[in-house]
Amino acid sequence: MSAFIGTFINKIDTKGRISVPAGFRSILQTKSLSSVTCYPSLTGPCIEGCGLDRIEAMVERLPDQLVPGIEEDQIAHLIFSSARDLPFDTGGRIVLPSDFIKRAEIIDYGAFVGKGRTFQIWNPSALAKIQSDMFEKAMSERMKMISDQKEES
Amino acid sequence: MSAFIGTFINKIDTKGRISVPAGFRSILQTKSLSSVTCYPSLTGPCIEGCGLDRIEAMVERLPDQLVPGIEEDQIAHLIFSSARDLPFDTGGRIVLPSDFIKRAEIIDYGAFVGKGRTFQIWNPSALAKIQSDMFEKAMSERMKMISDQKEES
DNA sequence: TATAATCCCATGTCATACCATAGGTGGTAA
DNA sequence: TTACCACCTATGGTATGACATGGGATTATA
Repeated sequence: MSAFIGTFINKIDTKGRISVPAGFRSILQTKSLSSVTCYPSLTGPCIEGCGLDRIEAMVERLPDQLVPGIEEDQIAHLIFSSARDLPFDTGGRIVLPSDFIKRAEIIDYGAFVGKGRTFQIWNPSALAKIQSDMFEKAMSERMKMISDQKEES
Repeated sequence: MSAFIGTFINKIDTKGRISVPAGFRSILQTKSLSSVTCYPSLTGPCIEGCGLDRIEAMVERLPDQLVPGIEEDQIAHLIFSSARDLPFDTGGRIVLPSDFIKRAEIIDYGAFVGKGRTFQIWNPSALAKIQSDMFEKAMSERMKMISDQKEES
């Protein structure tokens, strides 16, 4: 198994085309996939991406995906109905549907963000913002842990 | 199992290339890996390094769900988005991404520091500083322990 | 027929795969 | 002991190719 890792910023042209990072592409190609399956994220202003195989696996495992307070089939419906399978062109690009672009507030560059089993596509500046927020949060939690340790001793 | 131990200082050329110490390389090669997986450290100005197997193990540990929890999502983001898989060239070098070099404040030499299961790459002078700080701290704590023991008797 | 979507080809830049060299290390034989 | 040789590691340079990106042609659609 190999994972989606790293962040790569590519340009979106006037037709909505964007190159999928070569590394991401080769992961999908080793699974004999020649497309990316995308859907608008439910957790932030970005586009979720993965292989079609993952979507199919999700369908099978659906009963396990209970989220407190929300009907599982509502979430499933939201995701499966909005998901699109986007084939690579000969240059390894996909065409992002315009409604996906709007939802993610992407202008002329898209940032592919590896997240292990999946990846996301962000507006680069929106990504930079949430990343610095996360980083600071991680750092402050770390500082808290250190000071807690001192108090113990 | 063999561990990453020792410190080795190698040169970084204008392309960002640096030789991975032969010993570190052979550890990875016994696992059939021909690359190093790196990411900026969350604990200091350095680059973390390990085998891709370690990253993939982290992926396996995280649950795969349609809508991830906030906690898991942030972990995935912090680790996977910044990680890069860097393949060896025929001479056993890797190319360090420029943003990694900046974050670790590395200029023209990198110090590989073995840390057992993983290793780090430091600016040699920054490494020397934190190492002497650590040493002094360990020594002063030891002196404190000794004087505490005397008071007891 | 006009407009949009998809496919195919073309190009420039940059990364990397490969080759070459130099310095260090250990081993062997004179 | 010393001189020589073989090997390994680190490092420098070069050239090929891959990748990202742009544009045009062809097909579908309204």
